[in-house]
Amino acid sequence: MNDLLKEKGSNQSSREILPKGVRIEFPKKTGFGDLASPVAMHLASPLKMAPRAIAIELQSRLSPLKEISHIEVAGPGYLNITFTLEFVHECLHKLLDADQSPISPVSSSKKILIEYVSANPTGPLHVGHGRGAAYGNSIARILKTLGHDVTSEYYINNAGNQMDLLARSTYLAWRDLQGNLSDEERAKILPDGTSYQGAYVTEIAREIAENPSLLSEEERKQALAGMDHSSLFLSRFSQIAEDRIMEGIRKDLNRFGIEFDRYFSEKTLHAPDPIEGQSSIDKCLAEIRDFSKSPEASGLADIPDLFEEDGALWLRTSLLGDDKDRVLRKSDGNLTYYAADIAYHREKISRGHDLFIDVWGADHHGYILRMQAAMKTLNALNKTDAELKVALIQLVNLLREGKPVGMSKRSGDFVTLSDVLDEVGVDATRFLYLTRSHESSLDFDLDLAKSKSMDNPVYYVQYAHARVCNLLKQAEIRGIKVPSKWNLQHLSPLVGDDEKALILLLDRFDLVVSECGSMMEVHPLTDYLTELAGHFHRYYFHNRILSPESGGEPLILARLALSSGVGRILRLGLSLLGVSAPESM
RNA sequence: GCGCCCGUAGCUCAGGGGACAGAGCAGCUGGCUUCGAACCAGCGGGCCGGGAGUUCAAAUCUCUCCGGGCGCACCA
Repeated sequence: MNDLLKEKGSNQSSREILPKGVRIEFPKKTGFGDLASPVAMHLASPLKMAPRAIAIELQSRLSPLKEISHIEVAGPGYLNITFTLEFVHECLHKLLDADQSPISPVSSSKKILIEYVSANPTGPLHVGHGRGAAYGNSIARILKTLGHDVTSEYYINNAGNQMDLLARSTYLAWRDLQGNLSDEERAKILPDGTSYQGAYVTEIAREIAENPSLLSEEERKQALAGMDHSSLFLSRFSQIAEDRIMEGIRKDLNRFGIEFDRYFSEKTLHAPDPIEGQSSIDKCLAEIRDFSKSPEASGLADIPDLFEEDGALWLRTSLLGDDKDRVLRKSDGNLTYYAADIAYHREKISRGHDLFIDVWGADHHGYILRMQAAMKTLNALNKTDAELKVALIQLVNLLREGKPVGMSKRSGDFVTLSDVLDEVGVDATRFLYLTRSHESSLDFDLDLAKSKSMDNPVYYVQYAHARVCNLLKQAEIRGIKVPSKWNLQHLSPLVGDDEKALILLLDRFDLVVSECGSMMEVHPLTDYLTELAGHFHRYYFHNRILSPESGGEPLILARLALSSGVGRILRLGLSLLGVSAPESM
């Protein structure tokens, strides 16, 4: 439908005037036609004509189209277009064709790598991670159905201080299990006194204590001897804790309907190559250094280069508007997290993607610019043109009885994703996360989600789907033969205004999904499905589908056709959200 | 102090130049002898944070002020 308008609109030799194309609206109120456009108003000034005169001109040119039953010029110059029933029936007919996807693929498919969740393996996933998980996964599903080549990945931050702290916390818990630990020894294990205190730490410690095969004889001896002697055993504790925690994270994700194509370990970036002896990060930094010095690079203006100052290694990110340049290797010789991240993106580029989508928590806001800057350098030296889009997921405010719940992982006072799934359920949790734009913070009230779960919009949508399934089942029970393939004749009894509106709403699905893809937002789809479910509930209530007052079997069949069209779109839409479409509830 | 996001119905939020500003929840009223009432019909509720500007047209764009969130390390 939009194509149709666009084609005709551009015949007005006004393509330059309307660079964004013809604006189309779906009127909210009845009486403004099926489609409305304020084009005439937009053309008024450049054409130096009165809006209404232009509208009338457009009206006369568009009305001969066979798809259009009539066009009205309304208000200051609106074009209100009404479609013919035949055209509307054709739309539905297409939607019912099982061989054809209701979603039209994008014109140019991209090779996309989406990285999301990527929670540190220092504890179970909490509600904040859940939001990023639901968002990233749905975006991935949407982009995939739009015809992109999508790979999903989880980056495991298993190197650095956080992991060291986890290892020490686990070790401390393990020592506590062995009994009488002096304060002095305690202070040696955790010099600044902070530690991870969640129950999962004690559990891991207990497992280590109870399962002799986890530690070698030598490691156990050293560990019992304490920190003074050698703390090499800490890396064992670290590894065991990471394994257990990642196992739990995978389980949670799996339960949440999420599988990654790949888990990428940060450690592998630090590990020296067995042959060359250099780690990926070292190699990447050397590459950038060489490139920065090359004559090729000196010709390029705004590519951040690598330089040394005050004994540290820097990337000149200020070239691209960053407040200051950023350190890659500290003067004490240690690498920063930034360096590892650059090496990671370097690795991603080598896999030949056009677009990277990184889904990060809102607290990484300040990190975007420097990552974009690094991408520029990496692209220049690899002669690639990969784009990085960062989706910042705003905070989830977890509430209980309307009061905020603390979520500090170290104090152990936080609610895990799996707790929420137990309480609220997978479908409701996913849907709830996706009802809001990821750019605004979300209040997640546990008691509300629990106690009012039957009022949750997800059930409203799922119930509409269950109703469709039930109708088809009932039809079968009543001996009504539902054709496996629908033709236009079947649909011709659909003449009611509500039926026409419902079909046009179904037809909009395609547009909504493609909008979600280009905007990188999921909530338009959630909204749409709620609206569609509402339309169907109303239609169902006001029309006896299997026993109409008149019209007989042809009308029954036509209405069943429409209902199964609704069912198909609901099912497809829900699957994009990762929410189930039950046949009965 | 600087940067980003946000301020719309009692609450949580859509709408991001166009026709009388929408939805869900909460509140009130009504509807099950029918293919499922997890539903439907109706009512009330708004200086779209304040002010100024751009425009034929501003909740939407610009500026400014006020209020809230987040970020600004040789941390991860």
